Amino acid sequence: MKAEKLDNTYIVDLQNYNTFKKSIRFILDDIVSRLYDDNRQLIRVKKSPQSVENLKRIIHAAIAISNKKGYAAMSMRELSAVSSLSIGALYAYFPSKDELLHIIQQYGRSSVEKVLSESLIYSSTSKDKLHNFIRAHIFISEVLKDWFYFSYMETRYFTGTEYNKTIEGELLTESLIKDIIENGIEYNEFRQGIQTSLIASIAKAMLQDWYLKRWKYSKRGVTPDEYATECFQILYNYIKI
Amino acid sequence: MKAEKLDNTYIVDLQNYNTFKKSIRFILDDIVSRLYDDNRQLIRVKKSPQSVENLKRIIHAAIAISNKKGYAAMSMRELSAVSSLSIGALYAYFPSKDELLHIIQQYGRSSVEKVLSESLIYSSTSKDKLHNFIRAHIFISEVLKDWFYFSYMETRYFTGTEYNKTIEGELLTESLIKDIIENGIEYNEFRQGIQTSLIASIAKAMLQDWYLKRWKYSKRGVTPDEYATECFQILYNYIKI
DNA sequence: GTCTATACATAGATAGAC
DNA sequence: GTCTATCTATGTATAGAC
Repeated sequence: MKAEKLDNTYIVDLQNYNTFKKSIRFILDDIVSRLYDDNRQLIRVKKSPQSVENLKRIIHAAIAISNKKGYAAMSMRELSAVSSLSIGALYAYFPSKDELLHIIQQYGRSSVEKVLSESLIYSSTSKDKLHNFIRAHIFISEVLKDWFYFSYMETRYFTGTEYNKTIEGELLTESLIKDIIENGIEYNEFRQGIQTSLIASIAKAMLQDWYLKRWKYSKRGVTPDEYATECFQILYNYIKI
Repeated sequence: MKAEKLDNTYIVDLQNYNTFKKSIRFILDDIVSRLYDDNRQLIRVKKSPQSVENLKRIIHAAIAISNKKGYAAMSMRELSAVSSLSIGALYAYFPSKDELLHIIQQYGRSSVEKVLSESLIYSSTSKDKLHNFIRAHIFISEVLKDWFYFSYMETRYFTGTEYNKTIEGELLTESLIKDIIENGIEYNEFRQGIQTSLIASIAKAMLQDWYLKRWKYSKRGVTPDEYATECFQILYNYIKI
């Protein structure tokens, strides 16, 4: 199954990581373009292929620098150097460093929402649903590993709405896993007596370790497909009848 | 078993979290005192009950502030206010902000080493060893939750030796778990065909979630004993014969 | 041993030339 | 639309009084 346009929206392919990676590229470009539209009242430069490209470069440069030294410690001088735009030009794409953060978070959140919600649609059994959801999470966090790491590490500095939205996202992922397991119990696919909250929480910890310790898994040559399967097996082994 | 003095060194009690908490208090005081001695060439104030107490207050204040806004963003003015010592006085306890970081890391590392190494001594079977190790880790990370969180979140900003030591500590914990499992396989206590590296890695992710998501488990009323048992059960269920 | 006042560097953001 | 030069605030660290 290749990425195909359906009802004016792309669908993601979860067969294996390579097919996923191909199917997601168009979706991500689409998301940056929409990001530009959603923030047109903040961006002084008018939309063009060039300026959308610039915004993308700014976002990725900001994430890369922040992952080394933290967002607070990233100076505009450095962002200017890495993104190849002057400080003055940068401020034409966002009004303040705080607003740039919002744009970065919107970019990641939209992408993740899209993939995770689609992962739940096409499975029939709870076993499949769980496996697909785990795969979807590992795969999108592999493609967007820099953003996932960024968001995880910077959340504690966020304030107000931005903080709440990130925590909401965290808890949503967890409750989606919990729902899959509770549905499975209800339909006699999984055993009784499971502490569903705790298992969902631990499942999420496994998913997060993938992008938090990227260097480790990369060094050991573990593939996204292997890691997803192993996580699924450990969990399934514990909850199966 | 209460904390008792043996060969001039305390031993830790892993029966349950409450007994552990009592047995660890003296050990931690001991460690701060030794920390003072080990850094006497950096500390201009001469050792006294008062100055050791001040050092302890500085360390805990620095960790508390950093956990809210990050170590880099913590100003000396703020550390001065929270620790109730003037900026000038602070610099009598450490020569620079960088050196203070080393002192904080030494404090945590010594404590963790002490507890984890002792946890391995008094068990006979691999099953017990695994359960004891998990308990030890959850218990010490509960007592020192602020330091664990601090160390985890700040590691990426560390440089040189400090960075290497922290990563070494990470990998040591993981390889201790791996060793326990591999020993269990060798003595036919656990089944064949386990990917020991991956399981050890996932086990560690579970242990870390306890202090990384402290607010969540606290809000849900999960006790350290419960969490330790659940982690052990999930793992044991997967590796048992 | 601890204090206050200050030196010096670097941050985010803006003004005005082109 | 993008540049360079500069304003103002805040950071770490130190000097010298007590």
